[in-house]
Amino acid sequence: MSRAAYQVRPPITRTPLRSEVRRLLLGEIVRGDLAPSEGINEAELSTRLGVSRTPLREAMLGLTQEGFLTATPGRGFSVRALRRSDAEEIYPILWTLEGAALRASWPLPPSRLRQLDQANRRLEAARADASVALARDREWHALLLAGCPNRMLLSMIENLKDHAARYEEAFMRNSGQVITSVTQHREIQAAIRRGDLERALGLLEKNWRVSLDFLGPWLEATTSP
Amino acid sequence: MSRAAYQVRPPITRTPLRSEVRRLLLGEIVRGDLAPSEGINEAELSTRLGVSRTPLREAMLGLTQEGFLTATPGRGFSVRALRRSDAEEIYPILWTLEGAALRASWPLPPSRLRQLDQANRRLEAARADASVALARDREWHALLLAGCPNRMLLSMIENLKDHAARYEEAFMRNSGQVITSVTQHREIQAAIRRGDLERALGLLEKNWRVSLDFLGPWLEATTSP
DNA sequence: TCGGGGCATTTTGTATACAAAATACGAAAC
DNA sequence: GTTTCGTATTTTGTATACAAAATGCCCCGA
Repeated sequence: MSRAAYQVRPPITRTPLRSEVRRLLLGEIVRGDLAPSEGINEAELSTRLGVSRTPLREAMLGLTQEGFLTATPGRGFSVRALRRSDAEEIYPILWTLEGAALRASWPLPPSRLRQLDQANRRLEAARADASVALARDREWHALLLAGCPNRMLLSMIENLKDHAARYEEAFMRNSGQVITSVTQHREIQAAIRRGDLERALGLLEKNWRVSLDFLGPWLEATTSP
Repeated sequence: MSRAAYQVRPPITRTPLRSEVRRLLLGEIVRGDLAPSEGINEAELSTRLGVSRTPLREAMLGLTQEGFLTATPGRGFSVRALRRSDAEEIYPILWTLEGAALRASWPLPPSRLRQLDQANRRLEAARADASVALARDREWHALLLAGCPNRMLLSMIENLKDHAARYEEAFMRNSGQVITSVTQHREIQAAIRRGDLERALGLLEKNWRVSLDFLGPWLEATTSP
């Protein structure tokens, strides 16, 4: 048989344990199930997850590199605390990169505008449940950048959005408030429809800045720096 | 003794093996000593480095996450090939983020301008040796962003510069050409001195774009996509 | 009552062990 | 001569073992 037929795609997907563990842990961190309280006990967590310490540590080292955990030599890992100073670093990077990605996606095809509008309606419908709303909001943003050819840029943005999601999830859970972006999304869509990239970029930045403006005072009040 | 006295700083720095291994490997990758040819043999490399496979794998997983290595499940690690398509993703992110960092450092203190000028003279003096020139160039850029308060942004930029350094190191070694930025740095300094941020940002982007314009055709000629 | 020092225990960081999958190799079939 | 199948070997992914460091605890002394 010709070699090319095999090169198409590895038929079965072998998923390393570390990836699964990573997914689980990141979910727990973002949802706040794994709190920044005390240090993580590796033996305990590994038995809870049903794996050995090796893939667990691999996953945690990865999450440390991405800033979700902190590692102190000799003292192990702990969930990174939510800090106003960190949020004030994350969000500007996020709007800068998302702006760059939108620029790289320009001009958006008309079909994309229809998809965005649909996604925004789904977001509007989900306003009641904060977690669902967050997921829908994220879908809208993903759609916005769907045409961006820069894969590395997109993956960096996804990572930053995981951070943002952690902050917003905690804020909504803790304060009961829901940050809603439906109107802002509409404005952004309108700017895109008019072909006004610069205006869309400004509104996009503003959209993130609103979230940060909610977070700042709340973080100031509840946590350390 | 009061607890506060200890909290100042852990007096001795405990460095995990994985960090040391990471440093060594990254150096070898950037300098091209570890080529993208074939897969990496863990047992072999671990004995060469004098550590066990555990910290070696930890280091390699980290470098994989950063994009310096690729990991294929069941088949281990290999140095990521130099690709034009990758360079065309990396550089735009780099100039976008460095621009954002410069904006966040604005306005630069007059002392910074003097330091930049000195650094640029050191770069000019080192034009002969490509590797030294690259290091000096990097020092100039680091100085440019020295006032940026966004630590996460700076660390992302450093990571991207490691990637850029790998590409430029390979280009210079392979083609014999040296990409020189002395004149462009002077122009950027002049714009800063005039207080013209937007002009400085444009020149900064152009500075990186020149490197990419050297790399593109060379990568097209020598490697795969 | 509070603080300090020494010992027991826990926990981490690294090394090693082991099973399963991937690769290499060779013989047999065509 | 080429290809295909089966087996031996290597290599990876994960589990476990072990040493050193960190933590907790208890007793003692002030």
